[in-house]
Amino acid sequence: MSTSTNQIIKSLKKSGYKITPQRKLILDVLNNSDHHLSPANIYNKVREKYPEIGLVTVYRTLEILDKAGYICRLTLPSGLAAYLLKRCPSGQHHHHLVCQCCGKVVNFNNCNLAELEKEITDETGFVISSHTIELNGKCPACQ
Amino acid sequence: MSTSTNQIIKSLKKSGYKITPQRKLILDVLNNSDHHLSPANIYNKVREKYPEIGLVTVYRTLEILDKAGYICRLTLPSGLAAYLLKRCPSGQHHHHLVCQCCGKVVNFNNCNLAELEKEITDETGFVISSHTIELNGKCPACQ
DNA sequence: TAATAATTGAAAATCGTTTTCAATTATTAT
DNA sequence: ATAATAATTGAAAACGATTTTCAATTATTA
Ligand SMILES: [Mn+2]
Ligand SMILES: [Mn+2]
Ligand SMILES: [Zn+2]
Ligand SMILES: [Zn+2]
Repeated sequence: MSTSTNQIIKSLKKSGYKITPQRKLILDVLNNSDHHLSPANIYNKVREKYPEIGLVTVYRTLEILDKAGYICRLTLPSGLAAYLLKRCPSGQHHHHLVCQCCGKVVNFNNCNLAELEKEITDETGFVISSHTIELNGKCPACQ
Repeated sequence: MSTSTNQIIKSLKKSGYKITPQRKLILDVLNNSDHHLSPANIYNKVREKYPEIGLVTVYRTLEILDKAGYICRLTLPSGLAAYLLKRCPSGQHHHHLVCQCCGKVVNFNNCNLAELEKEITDETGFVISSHTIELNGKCPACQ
């Protein structure tokens, strides 16, 4: 179990959650991936080491991790969910650069939308409270 | 039936689709809304004038309109689909400014991400082929 | 008007996700 | 260590949006 996984486990315990092998393994799978993973992907990975796990436990754990802010939930264009461990300093927001070919995800946080948001507010009268950006492309390995 | 609806209907006919009252009514509903609408929303609106319509016809028509480029499909954070008639010059891409309160959607197209994309390409080696932005906020009426 | 091929709507199927519930397990207090 | 507890688990059923199937209907064309 990696340091990163361990730290999150400790924080969860402080928040009153029990430490179970299922939760540790789910976190490990997330930690060992630089791709976004669907609940089913995670389920299958965990089953390699812990065949008794139920898919429903994966869903429940992901919900906890998401609410606690340790993972990002993406909604793919198909409408399916996918998750990714957050790896940027907490408090900072970030966005995703996604390889259309292999699914690799890289975070970035220099989004600099302040200027655009001001323009839009001036034009439309909307008060803007948040934004999402997603850049789609091909990673070096896939080019 | 509005001009806008009529034009799209004509284009569809040229592409080999039949003109049916269901398709006309679905287009009218889209044309009369400045909010994104779910398939069920559209179904209910159309039923007011044409109670025999089936929800499945709404899904099928939306798929045609989406593929033909007349409407935008949003995937809401919940994973549900919502649709909106495109109102910007074709060929231009655009993005959405969404009121979190009432759902009103306004398009904008001055997204100016070229600089950011260049930075990211330099940093990561990704070749960027497209992007999405969504600005969330409150419209003047909802503030 | 007749022939045709596309379109329609009801019903069933699909599929990701959520709920229910009884059994199990991690934690805490003894 | 043991017992008491409350949380967690997994199987199964339920759910809800979307898709598929198929026979009947309709718009179009000849
Ligand atoms: Mn992220
Ligand atoms: Mn749009
Ligand atoms: Zn790639
Ligand atoms: Zn509003």
